[in-house]
Amino acid sequence: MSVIKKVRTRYAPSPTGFMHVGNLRTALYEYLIAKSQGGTFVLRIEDTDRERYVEGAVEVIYNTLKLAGIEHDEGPDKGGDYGPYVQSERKDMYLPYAEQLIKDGKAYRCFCSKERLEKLAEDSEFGGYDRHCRDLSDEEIDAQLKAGTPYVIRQKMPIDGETTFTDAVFGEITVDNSELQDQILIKTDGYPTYNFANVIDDHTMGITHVVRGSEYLSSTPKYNLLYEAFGWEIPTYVHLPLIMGKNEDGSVSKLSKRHGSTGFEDLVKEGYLPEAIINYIALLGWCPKDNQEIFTMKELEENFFIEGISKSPAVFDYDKLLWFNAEYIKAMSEEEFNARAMPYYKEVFGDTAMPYEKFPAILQKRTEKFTDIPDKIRFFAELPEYDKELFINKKSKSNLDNAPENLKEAYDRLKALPQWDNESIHDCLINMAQEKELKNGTVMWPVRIAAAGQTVTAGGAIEILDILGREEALRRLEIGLEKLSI
RNA sequence: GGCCCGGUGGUCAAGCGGUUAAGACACCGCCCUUUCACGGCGGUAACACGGGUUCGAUUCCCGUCCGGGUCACCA
Repeated sequence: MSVIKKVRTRYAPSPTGFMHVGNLRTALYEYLIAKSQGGTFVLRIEDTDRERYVEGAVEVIYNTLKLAGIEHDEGPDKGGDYGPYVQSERKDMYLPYAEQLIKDGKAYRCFCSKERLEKLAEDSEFGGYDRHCRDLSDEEIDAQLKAGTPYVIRQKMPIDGETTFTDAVFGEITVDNSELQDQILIKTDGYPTYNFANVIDDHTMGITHVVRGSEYLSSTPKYNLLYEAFGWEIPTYVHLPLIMGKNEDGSVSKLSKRHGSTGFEDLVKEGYLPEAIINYIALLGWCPKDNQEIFTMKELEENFFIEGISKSPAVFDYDKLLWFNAEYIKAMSEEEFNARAMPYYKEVFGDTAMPYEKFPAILQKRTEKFTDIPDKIRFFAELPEYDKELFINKKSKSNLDNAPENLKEAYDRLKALPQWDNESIHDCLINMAQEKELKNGTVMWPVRIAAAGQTVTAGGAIEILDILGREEALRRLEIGLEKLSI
């Protein structure tokens, strides 16, 4: 009986200080592949590029994963049996592997200067390394070493033949070895290149599924050749379709900053909920068996399967994200809604006391993003300037002839109300309409216009009067009457 | 340009040789209604093209076209 290896996936971001949704989606799928099979999800920080290092960038990664609900089992902050989990701390591990390859005749030192390589690139159309140092004699190598010439270590690629590998989503892919360059394994500064460190780390960390964007598809044969050179078992490759962004000219390309808010933090700042973002990107490139749309993280963990991953690139659609966002907002309890909306309430009202408990009823179903709340409630804080033409509405049968008397009567009735609450106001106005044999709208329209000063409002006349409170409500109706009497 | 991958409505997408080619978003219309929204109902809209294979191709093969990715001492 064969032992089934426990699935281990890893998310290996480089700390750039910016968490792109494309990367986040990769992290999500890696997490889900592991969790859907009872596996382990590892976080590894790839910081081999000293020049690109950004202060505090690692914190961004932690925060994003936490906010997104993607929890790693092993990582720099959590420890684990395969540490260290930061590449710069693993620096000394890589060179011995590269030297082993030199000993085995599968890699070599290259002393070519940057100048020579640049010239090479200019001169030849072939553009690539000419393998100048591949067959240096021992004497030449010793001489260079003695002279202290800086060098890189390059892998010897096969000159001919082809390399085939299998990807879990794209199937079998074959590439001519002549396409492959003698890639650099160790840089002049002694640090490994991304490709090399990746292979060493993935293997030494026992990663079973290498999950990454499909932009790595064409370099995968290089990885494979490395695994083979070491005699290591090749992991399962899972390449993900790219997420694309629409360009101004209508074309599409790999989603990037120029497509607008493509960073997780940007989106959150703009009012998108982490859960909604996760839900949306989970479905960008993956489809569940039953076409379910709304998923909790737990449901994703239970339902995710590799075969459901699509091959074709997907365009990031803010409209659909917005829909998810609205769905999540509608599903909240009123308490949660208010808690999250409070900063936006305060933006308009400051410290002024408001009956916030009445807000979810009028706002929750109209809110797609919390950031659009201020504009919806501003009229409560201050009556906008408005024109009396607003009292005209055909469908409600309200016009400049009947609005004055209807508003006046409503005003008188409301003023006489012993109680000022939703129910009293409702009964008062509805009764008036019935008694006078008017459409409800004919009474409600002018009242709401006077109360709000605008035609489109969150909430109807009754709710608005209630929230405004007796004094302010009546004051506004008086202003309306004045406008109509002129 | 070489190589690799992809191509079902505007977008995300089911489909896996025989279907009236699902569903969701967006859009349009109607209903509900105290404006808008929510909700309900309905509608417009797709298999890139050309050859094969087959009794039969959206599904399989080839070519064309289109789109994307990749060709660093960046990750």
